Amino acid sequence: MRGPAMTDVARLAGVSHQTVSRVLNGHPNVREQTRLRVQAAITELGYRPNRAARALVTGRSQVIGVVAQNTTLYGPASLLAALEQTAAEEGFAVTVGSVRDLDRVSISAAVERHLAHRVAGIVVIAPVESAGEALEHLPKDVPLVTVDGDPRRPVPLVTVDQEAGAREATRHLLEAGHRTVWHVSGPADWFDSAGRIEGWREALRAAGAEVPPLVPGDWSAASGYRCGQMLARMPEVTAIFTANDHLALGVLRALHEYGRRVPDEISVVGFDDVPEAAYFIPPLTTVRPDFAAVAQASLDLLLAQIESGAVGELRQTVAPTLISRQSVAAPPR
Amino acid sequence: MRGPAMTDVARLAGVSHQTVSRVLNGHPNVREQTRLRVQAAITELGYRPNRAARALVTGRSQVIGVVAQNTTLYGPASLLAALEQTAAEEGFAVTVGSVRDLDRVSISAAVERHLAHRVAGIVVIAPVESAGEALEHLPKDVPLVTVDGDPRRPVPLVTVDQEAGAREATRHLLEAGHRTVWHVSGPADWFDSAGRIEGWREALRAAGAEVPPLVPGDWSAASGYRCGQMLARMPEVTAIFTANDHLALGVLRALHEYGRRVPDEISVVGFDDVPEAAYFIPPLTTVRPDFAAVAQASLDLLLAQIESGAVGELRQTVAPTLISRQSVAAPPR
DNA sequence: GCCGCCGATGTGAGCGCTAACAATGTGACC
DNA sequence: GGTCACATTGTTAGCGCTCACATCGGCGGC
Repeated sequence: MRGPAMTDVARLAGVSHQTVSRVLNGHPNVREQTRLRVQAAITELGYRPNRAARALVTGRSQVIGVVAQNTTLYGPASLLAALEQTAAEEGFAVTVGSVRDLDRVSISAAVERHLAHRVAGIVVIAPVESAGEALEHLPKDVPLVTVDGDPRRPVPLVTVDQEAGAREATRHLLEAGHRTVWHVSGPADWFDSAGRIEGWREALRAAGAEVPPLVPGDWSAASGYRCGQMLARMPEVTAIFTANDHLALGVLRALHEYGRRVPDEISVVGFDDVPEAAYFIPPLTTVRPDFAAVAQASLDLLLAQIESGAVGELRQTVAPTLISRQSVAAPPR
Repeated sequence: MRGPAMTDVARLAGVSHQTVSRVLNGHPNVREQTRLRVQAAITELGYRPNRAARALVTGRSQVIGVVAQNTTLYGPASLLAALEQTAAEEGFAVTVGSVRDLDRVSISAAVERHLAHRVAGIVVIAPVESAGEALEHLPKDVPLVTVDGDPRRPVPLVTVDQEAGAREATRHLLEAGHRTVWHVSGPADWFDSAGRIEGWREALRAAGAEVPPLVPGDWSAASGYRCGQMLARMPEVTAIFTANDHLALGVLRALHEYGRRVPDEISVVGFDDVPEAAYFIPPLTTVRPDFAAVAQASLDLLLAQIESGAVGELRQTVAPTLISRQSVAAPPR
């Protein structure tokens, strides 16, 4: 019924189970000949080590738990995929604990579930305000890394440099000749939003440009469309920076419906570089975050904690890149 | 260092560890008073059962392994999220084993990794030809469900009814008055593509319409754009059904660049109903698969196998829904 | 030639839990 | 009051592995 265990392999190879364990774990002091014999036995029996048993005795499984809210959005989905990829390369599996709301109770529950499985470490994708508090009330002894979390919390944090990206987007528009840049933002409680708003403001201020009122959206194309309908009717608007590409899509459609041509009359820049952004009408200039780099940095931080046992308190930011396409031009004169 | 174990709880509650186990597993024959005492002890110590130990003795962990290729695409990402959600409701965690290619070696390796963790069951999202073979060479004794897999393989399978969706899309265009419908397909080796092509052909044949040559794409907006450039120059083309929404986006952009107006001159229907499809120019009529239903059906099938121990051989299809928006109109006369 | 050392292997214990069975206690019933 | 059934609890073994330590040769040094 059950598959073969270590002792079965040992018996077949004519060694003790401990030697099998040594071979499996790459322990140095094993004679080459013995190693081969053991490996042959493993293959012959189709033996597969039982990770649960190992986790039981070592107290850690080779699994990393990820807590995330909405893994359908492009950003989180990409991040999760990158995380999984990177973890696999380091020999770790990933379990996802998605959560309906990012409040204290939900996050704690998700973390508890991971802890019950004795995960080696936890990555929390916690881009909203409400998550912050929860993170401070977590057990201190488990390796933890936050992604896109609250920069003010004393927790290891890896994040895309939202402000730099937003600054670059805004500056790009200013350099094209626009007097100022309007911003359609993400939801108010997301740190991503806050950082992008901040970067946008900074760039405007640094250029001595007027700071127009913020136009608040919620990441969705639907809200971008609504904001766009408003902006389309304002003749003074010549440049719009949206907090993500889907907002930009909605804005583009609204502008199109109002007959405002992009980029001739109005320039638009997005954020995320979703794969289809190059096929918007017109192709969207946008800011591309490096999810692979974020995943790598997160895992490095986590593995460092796992190995040292110490709880680090580092933060790393990953700079995004401006991808220039056809949705930006000089303002009409 | 290590957290409290069952014996610690038992000692504090003044019972044996076995009684604690009974309380934890909801065993009936425990006196109410004892149960309360145990629960109090659990809370006081912050005890958290060790799933690894349980998995060791029962031979199964309460974890479901998912094998998937590209969890960044909208479809797989949605499916994964739905699967995770549904599993959580049933008390299962989900670990992802993503895989670079869906060939036999990669799939076997991913399955092996899951098996090493003694997962209770495995869901393989295997929408391409190359995956099929691998699935037959898997260990027979592990509960397994395929999603979007090969309909001809003798493996439990849950899938979106691609043909029905494609038929409906095509019929919708024919009913709008078009003489025939062109199809921009997905990659040749995907079952999703094959099913949608088949449904499209069927609907045309059923209506006695001419079947135009297939225009092959690869899911991406980029390839949709290329196909669109071709179709835009063919005056006889008045209706296009694309195998997904991103292809449609590319097609729309190409048509736009060639000055072909949608839907006045050409109608377009997509597949997937990505959240932003309603904000394409014009809003896209498309076919919405019910990922939640697919996830639910997959899990039901899997849990049935887990509980019965028998390997079922069922298949279930989930019907998608046509979402009508503004990209379809009567052909020009 | 004896000692000590080191590389290679084996032995035993125990991680935290569940399953099977044993051992109580409790009440119903004759 | 004795017996039986049943509810409740305890005892023991062992899942498959790693860790700490014991053992056993062989080899160099004096």
